[in-house]
Amino acid sequence: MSVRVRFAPSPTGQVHIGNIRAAIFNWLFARHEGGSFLLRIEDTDQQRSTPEAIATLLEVMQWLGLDFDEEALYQSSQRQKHLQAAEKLRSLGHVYSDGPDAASQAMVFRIPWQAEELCEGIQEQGAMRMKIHPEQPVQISHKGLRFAAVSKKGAAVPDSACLAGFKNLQVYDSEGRQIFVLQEHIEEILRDGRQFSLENAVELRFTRRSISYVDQVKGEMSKPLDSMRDLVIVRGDGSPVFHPANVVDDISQAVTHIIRGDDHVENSFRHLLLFACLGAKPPVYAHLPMIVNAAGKPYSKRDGDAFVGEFRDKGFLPHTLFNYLSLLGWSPGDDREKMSREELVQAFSLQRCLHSSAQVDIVKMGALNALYIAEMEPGEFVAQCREFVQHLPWGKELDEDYFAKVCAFMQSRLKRFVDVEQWQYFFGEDYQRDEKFCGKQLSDDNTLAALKALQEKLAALPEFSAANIEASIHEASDEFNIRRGRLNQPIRAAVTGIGTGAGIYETLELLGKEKSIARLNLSAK
RNA sequence: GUCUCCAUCGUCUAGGGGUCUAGGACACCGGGUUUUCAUCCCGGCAACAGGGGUUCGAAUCCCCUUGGAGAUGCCA
Repeated sequence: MSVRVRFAPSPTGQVHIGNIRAAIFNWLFARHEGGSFLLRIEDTDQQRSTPEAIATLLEVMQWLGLDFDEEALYQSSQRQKHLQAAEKLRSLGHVYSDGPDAASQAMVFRIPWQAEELCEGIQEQGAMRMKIHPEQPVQISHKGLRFAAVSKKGAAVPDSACLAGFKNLQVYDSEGRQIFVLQEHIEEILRDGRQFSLENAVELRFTRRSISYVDQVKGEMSKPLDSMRDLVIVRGDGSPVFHPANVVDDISQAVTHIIRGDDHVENSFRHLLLFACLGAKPPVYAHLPMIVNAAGKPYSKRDGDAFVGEFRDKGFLPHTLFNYLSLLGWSPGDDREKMSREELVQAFSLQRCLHSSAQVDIVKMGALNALYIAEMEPGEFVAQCREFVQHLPWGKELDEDYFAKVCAFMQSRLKRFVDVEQWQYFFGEDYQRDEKFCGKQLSDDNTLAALKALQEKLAALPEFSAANIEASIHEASDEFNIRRGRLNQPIRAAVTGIGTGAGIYETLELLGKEKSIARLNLSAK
C-alpha cells in the first residue's frame, strides 16, 4: 500500500512555526516515498476557524511550496461520521456516560478491559504493588479506580486511572488482609455498573499491562495502562472532541503514517486503542522533537518569530525557511546544509530524525538566507527589494534605474529583505547614522583635514567616476600621510553613516558629486 | 505528585564499541584576497551533563543522579 500522510492544522489565523515544520516533514516523507500528502483542516472550532484564517493557511502553504494531493478535507464536514463512530463504540460496549447532571452526559471511551484481545501491542509487565493512602477509600466502578496515592512526604494525593490498568487487582488493608479481588466482581461491574468503596486500603496488587508500539523516530514506546484514564469522546453538548475526530478522519483518509510533534505521544497511545476498537488498522506513528525559541523554551504566541508570516515579513525567502526547518531535528548524514528541494526529498528519512528538541537560530537562518539571496536573478532581486522598500517613507517613489543600481551593489550583502531600510542614505538626506561608528571614524583631526582636502579634489574632478574618485582619495591620503585605504571608513561614515555597505568608490559615484561633497562637508566641520 | 520522552562546542549537527588528540556549519577572533564594505579563501576558539557498571577498549551499550521537555482537559 502506498504511503499517505496528512497535515492537519487548526486554522487559527496565523501558522505556527512548529506546525509548519511538521508539515514540511510530512511533505518530505510523502515525496520521498512517492506517496500522497493530504491536507485536513481541523476547523471544528467555529470561533477561530474563519475563512480568513483558512486563506492564510493555504497561502502560507503555497508560499512554501507545500502542494497537497487530493482535495482538502474540512473536519467540520465529518461531524456525523465522528458521532457515528462514537455510537459504534457504544454499541460495542466501549462507551459509558458521565457528567454532572442528566441533561449533559458526555460519552466516555473506556479503555477496554479485554485490551489484549482487541489491540495489538498490549503486554503484561508482571506483578505490581502500589502503596496507597488509606485516608481516601478506594472506589472501583466501570468508570475506573479512584484512590489516593502516597506522596514522598507521606501525604494523600488523589488519583484515578482506568479499570483496564488493574488486571487481577487485589486490594489489601493495613492489617495485611485481602479485602477485594477484582476477578470475582468484574462481570457485575462491567455489566451491571456495580460499584465498590473500600475503606482502610493501603495496597493495590495487580498485573500491569502496557501498550506499546514502535515509533519511526523514537523507537520502542510504551506506557502502562494504569497510568492512563478513560477519555471523553463526545461532550455533554453532543459535540465530538479531538480524539475521535482525528482518528475517524485518519481512517477516512486512509492515512498510513502519522508524523506529528512530540506533544502528541500520549495521544497516540490512546488513539491506538481507538483505532483498534473501531476495527481499523492502526497507522505507523512518528513523533518529531519539538522546536524551541532562542531562550530554549517552547514557542508561544508572544515570543515573536512564532509564526511563518513573521519570517516572511522579515524577508526570509520561502526556500530558506524550508531548508532551515528541514535541518532542525534532521540531517542528511553528511555535511550538506544548503540543499535544494530535490536533494532534501531524495535524502529524507524518518530514521534520521533526532530525538531531542532543537533551537531555532535566527542568525544562522539569516546566513542561509544570504546564500539564497546572493544567487537570485537580478531582476527578481530588484522586484523583491522594491516590495520591501514600498512600505518605507522614502521608498514610495524612486528612480527605477537608480534603485536597480543600488540593488546590484547590495545583493551580495543582504541577509534579510527588511534590511533594505538601511539603504536609505542612497535616497535622501534623512538617513539613520550609527553615531558610535561615526564618532570613532571622524574624531581624528588629521583625518578630518584630509576629508576637507578631498572635497576640493572631488569638486575639481571632470568626470565623477569610481576610478577618479579612488585616485582622489589616494592623493588625499598621501598628502596627509595616511595609509591608503585607511581613509575609506571615515569617508563611509561621513557619507553613509554606517560601517557596512558597498565598495565606497562605487557608492560615491552612484551618490553623485554634489551629495558626496555635501556630506563630506557636513561631517568634516 | 505521577506518567512518557530527551541529553555531543553558545546554537544546529556528524558520530551505531576501536579509524575521536570528536568532524562540519552559524556566531565569534585573527590573517589573506594589489590597502575600504561584503563575498570568497586560510587559520583559531569551543562539546561528549555527573557518577557507576559491561568490555581488552565506550561519546557510542546498561544503571543511577542531575537537568530539560511533553502529558496528566467535556483544548487541539
